[in-house]
Amino acid sequence: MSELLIRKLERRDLLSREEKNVLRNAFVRTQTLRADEDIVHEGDRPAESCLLLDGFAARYNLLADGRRQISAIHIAGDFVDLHSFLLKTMDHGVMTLSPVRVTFVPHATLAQISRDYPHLTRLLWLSTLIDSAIHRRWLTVMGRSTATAQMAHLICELHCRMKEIGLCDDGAFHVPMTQEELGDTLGLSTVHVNRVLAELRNGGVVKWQQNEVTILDLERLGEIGEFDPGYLHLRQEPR
Amino acid sequence: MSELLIRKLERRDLLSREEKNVLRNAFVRTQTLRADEDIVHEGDRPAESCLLLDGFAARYNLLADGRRQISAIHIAGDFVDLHSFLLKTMDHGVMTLSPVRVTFVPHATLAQISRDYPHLTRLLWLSTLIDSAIHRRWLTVMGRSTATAQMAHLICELHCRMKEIGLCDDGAFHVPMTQEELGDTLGLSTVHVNRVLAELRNGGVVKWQQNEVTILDLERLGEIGEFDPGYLHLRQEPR
DNA sequence: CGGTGTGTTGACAGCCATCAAGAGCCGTGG
DNA sequence: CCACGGCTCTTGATGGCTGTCAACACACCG
Repeated sequence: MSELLIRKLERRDLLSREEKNVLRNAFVRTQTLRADEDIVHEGDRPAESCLLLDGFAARYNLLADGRRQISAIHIAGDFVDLHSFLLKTMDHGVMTLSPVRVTFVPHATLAQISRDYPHLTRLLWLSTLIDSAIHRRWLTVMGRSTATAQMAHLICELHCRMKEIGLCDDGAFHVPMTQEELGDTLGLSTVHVNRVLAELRNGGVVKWQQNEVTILDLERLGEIGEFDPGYLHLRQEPR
Repeated sequence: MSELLIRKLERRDLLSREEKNVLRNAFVRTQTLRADEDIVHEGDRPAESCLLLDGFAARYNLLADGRRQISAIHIAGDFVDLHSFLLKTMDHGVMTLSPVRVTFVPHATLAQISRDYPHLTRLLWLSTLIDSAIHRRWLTVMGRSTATAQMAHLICELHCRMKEIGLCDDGAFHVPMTQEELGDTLGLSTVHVNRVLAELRNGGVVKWQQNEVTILDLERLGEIGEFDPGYLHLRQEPR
């Protein structure tokens, strides 16, 4: 159940047998949710944190006029709201983008881990730091790139992350997001997302149909999005 | 020396006498830097993390064509690159925006703290989570607001954070940033930053001259920027 | 006193938002 | 079985926010 998380942490540093067992015993319940459901609402004060086992989820904020901005996209193995353990009050909501399976770890268990397993704690901390690094990269891309480059960058990032967890089949992977949701992610209108995708499609760079993304020319896509995976910190070393 | 950091952490949760002493003894050297210097470069693998004692600093990324995006602004008391402790390799640079005083804590000391002081560790973790929350808010503002709203939001945020550390005098505070740097922060051109500031000035909302910001109409500024300080998590509670 | 950095203003262009309409797909219900 | 509505994708027309280019004012400084 928490094997995906273990695998993910171990991409950054090895875990001891004991640490793995701690993680295996930390999660208390598994739940299935449909697409477009809220996992946590803005303003909530959850008593447990949520690990995504399967499917896609997003963190988002709503503005006064009802518009939405997605600030993170999460895939299987992501600790969607580890943050709430210490932030206490949610400053954003978390919603499902597809049907998902999630499992929960009580904050009390996380507190115990932070007392008894410093190295494991550092790796959990690290996983929130990587989220943070992704935020920074998105800021850079949003602030300084055209819509096409933004889209290319997002596809490259998802490609890397899906490959990391073995959900990528030779440049093809599943992304259960509508163009509206993509627009909310990149800060673009739905219409423009459509045009940008058409451009990438017509350029023979990516195919995107039925939630199935196929990268036809990875090198070119990386150039368009100025993609450099360094910020994902995919490197195993003592932490 | 680390009193500012202590004060800042204590705005979120009380520290024990021992924890405070640990922090007081953690920092090894203090250094003065001029404006526009790099503290850490992208790609570096620092062995210590940097606490800002005085002045302004920014985290930034450079693009291929030389354009820059600032992803965070840091003020006195901020732990500018606590991240490098676990990320190891810097995925962005950190530069001074003004003359600053900084002090450093060896990563080895942080590792020790993470072994021996779980509660203090959680508070350090928390401070990186708050950075992360700020990133998310910036993403929301960048993606879904006009330039004027972005600027208003940034001013509100800086106002809150400066007030928090006692560097705000009745709505007036120091912001040693050029309009170019503001543009790099908000993803705007220098020219447009100028126009937006002129608009806010002419509207009688803020005065901004000689790096001195004065908020004339805080309520109106908050409306323009849709500002809600919740994401700064300024609340003292057990963590 | 000239050079450099910063702020200011105007003209123009372009990327992208908005509005609108239609097509394809799918589940529901008659 | 077919009609219907809802959601998503697609495409065109129009407009506006913001970038780019350019020129100038001003302060500071060597």
